[in-house]
Amino acid sequence: MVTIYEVAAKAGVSPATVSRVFNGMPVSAEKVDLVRAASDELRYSPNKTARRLRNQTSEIVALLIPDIENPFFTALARGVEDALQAAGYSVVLCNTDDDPDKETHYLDIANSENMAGVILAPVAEDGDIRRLTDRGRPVVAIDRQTGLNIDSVMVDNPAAGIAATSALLDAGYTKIACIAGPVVLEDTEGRALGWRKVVTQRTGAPPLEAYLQHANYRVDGGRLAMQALLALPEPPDAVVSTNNLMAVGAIQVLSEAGLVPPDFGVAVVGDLPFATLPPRAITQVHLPARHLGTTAANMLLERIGGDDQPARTVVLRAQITKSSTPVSAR
Amino acid sequence: MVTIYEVAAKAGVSPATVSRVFNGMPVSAEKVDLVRAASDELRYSPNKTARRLRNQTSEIVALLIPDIENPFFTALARGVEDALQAAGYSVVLCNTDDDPDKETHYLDIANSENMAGVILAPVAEDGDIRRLTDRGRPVVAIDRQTGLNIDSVMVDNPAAGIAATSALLDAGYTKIACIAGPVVLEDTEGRALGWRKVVTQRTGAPPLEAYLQHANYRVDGGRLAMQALLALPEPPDAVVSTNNLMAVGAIQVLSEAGLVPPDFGVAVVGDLPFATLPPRAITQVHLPARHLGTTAANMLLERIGGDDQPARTVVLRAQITKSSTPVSAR
DNA sequence: AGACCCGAAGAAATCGGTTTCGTCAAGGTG
DNA sequence: CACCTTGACGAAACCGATTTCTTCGGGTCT
Repeated sequence: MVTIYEVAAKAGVSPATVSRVFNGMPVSAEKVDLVRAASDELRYSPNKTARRLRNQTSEIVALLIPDIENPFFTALARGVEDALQAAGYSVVLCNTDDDPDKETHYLDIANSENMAGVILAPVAEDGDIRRLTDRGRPVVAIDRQTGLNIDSVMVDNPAAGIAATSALLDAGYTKIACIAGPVVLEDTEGRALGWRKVVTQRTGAPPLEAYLQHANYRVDGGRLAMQALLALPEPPDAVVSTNNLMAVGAIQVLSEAGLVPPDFGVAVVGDLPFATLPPRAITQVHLPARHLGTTAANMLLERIGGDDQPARTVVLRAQITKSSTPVSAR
Repeated sequence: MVTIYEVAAKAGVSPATVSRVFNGMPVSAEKVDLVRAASDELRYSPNKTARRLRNQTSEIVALLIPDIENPFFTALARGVEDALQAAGYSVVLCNTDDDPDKETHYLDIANSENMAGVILAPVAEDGDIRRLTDRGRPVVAIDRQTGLNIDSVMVDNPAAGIAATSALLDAGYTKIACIAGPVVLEDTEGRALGWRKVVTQRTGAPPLEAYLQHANYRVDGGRLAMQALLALPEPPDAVVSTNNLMAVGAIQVLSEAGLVPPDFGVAVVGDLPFATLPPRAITQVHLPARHLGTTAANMLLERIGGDDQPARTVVLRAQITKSSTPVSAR
């Protein structure tokens, strides 16, 4: 590992001068040439660890998401990465698995690694985010709220739930169920709230309690929930899934039962990026996953740049594709 | 940021002793208690950057993959992460986008960040991997070969291609096309080679040249390739896709054309984790993505531990699900 | 010409751990 | 009792960059 001292020796200058050359501080043209020549010859590249120790910061940002195998979060991650990459930062991706302990663990790492900032989809209400913010490290919450007063980027969840449910009602379905996430997580609650509200308003009565199923956010959760719905004495004729993977599970169960959409109405809050069904069979309320990521990244960059205006919350709207075939047309 | 000096002062010992306590070196029980008490009270956590500068290494491993939005690589990443996490290491995920420049960039970062090792699906034949290995940093190749003499974990690609193609022939399809990846990448070539070999052997004649389509590895590539195949004067009645995402694109085009599998035979090397079709409609040759990851991670850990036996290549077999409905049964 | 100022550049301190080296006391041996 | 070994532990060097402090040379102003 070639150090700044070796470059300095070869160029016949002091290490300080070499450092100045690399950081754009004023150095005479003559010495700049000497240093450049020496460092090229030795293939010098600065040791980031040493620089970080001295500067107390690095060009690395941590991104904490619950599940890297969920396409929603990978799209979001791409957005974050693209924006930060362009600004010269690197991104470290961390899976929290919706586990508060893992979240704490990674926040500790971000702290002790002197990372420039953190973007996270919070699990715990008030994790150990304070540890970061107390040291002046910016933190941006994404997709989910925290109890803290920090920047955040959200989706308008009730509106998304309303849009998904309305589309099914418009298409002529009458008995609309909902597969929502774990009770503890608030974002899916917002979507389920939208569902309940629309059903109540437009049918004149609140939905059956059994029509609201709680599941984990994964494919198997969707499967179990859909099976439970189909086993009801009065099964629904359509379902709203509050996330993408649960919808996949639900559709799998429906296909296996011979109820291929649109014979059974399906609307999903989120995208099915690898869906192999004809696109018009299912109503998707597209979530701006990538945009969520770029927005959060840019907010973080502003904070890293020293911006200290009061905390902001940006709410992005989901965009509906109204494509369910109306019942009458079947 | 509370440092080791503050802890030492509070405990009434030297910084060296505090360090020894945290690293399990022999220290009298009495002082251990003092140090523990002091560090708990101050909520001390060691500064990893300083430690890394001194030790010239860190508990961080870089994982370079082409595309984080491809479920194959996310599953692989989970495997890597699970294995390394258990050993106390953290994983940094990097997207190369199959771009040699990005690969080089991230390898440089791994180098200047003093990371403990690198696992990568190589893009370039000989990237700048040498820079790492020359410094004694272990590197493990995954899914794709390099020209270098380093540990690697591969899939038996020709066998996977053979299995996929054979399953379609067994099911009664006769005109079998193949959608392969970009010409430059060797793994998909292995799979396409398997396809060509089986078709030639079992039909007595090599496949039409036009039945081999090259595409990028993504959904849109699969779409374009499938469209080209359907537009042929003599279109095929089945297709082998050498990766998962291209298969999704192909199936989408088929559905749109009214040719839902198994009316048109589809076999894919790889998994369709979020498929919404009935599972038996498509032949999947399952790739052990996660296992690939854990295997690579464990090999890397051995190398980090100082193992210096000659470079190994582990070849994992794909596992076929024979599930295409025979033509006769339709 | 002398006082003053400014920019360039070297010496040295600094970031926060780890580790070598040296000291000192306790315990064991001849 | 003198000598040697052993183990705990503090002082200080060290990792490699950045930055403050200081010095020095060459203008400019009066």
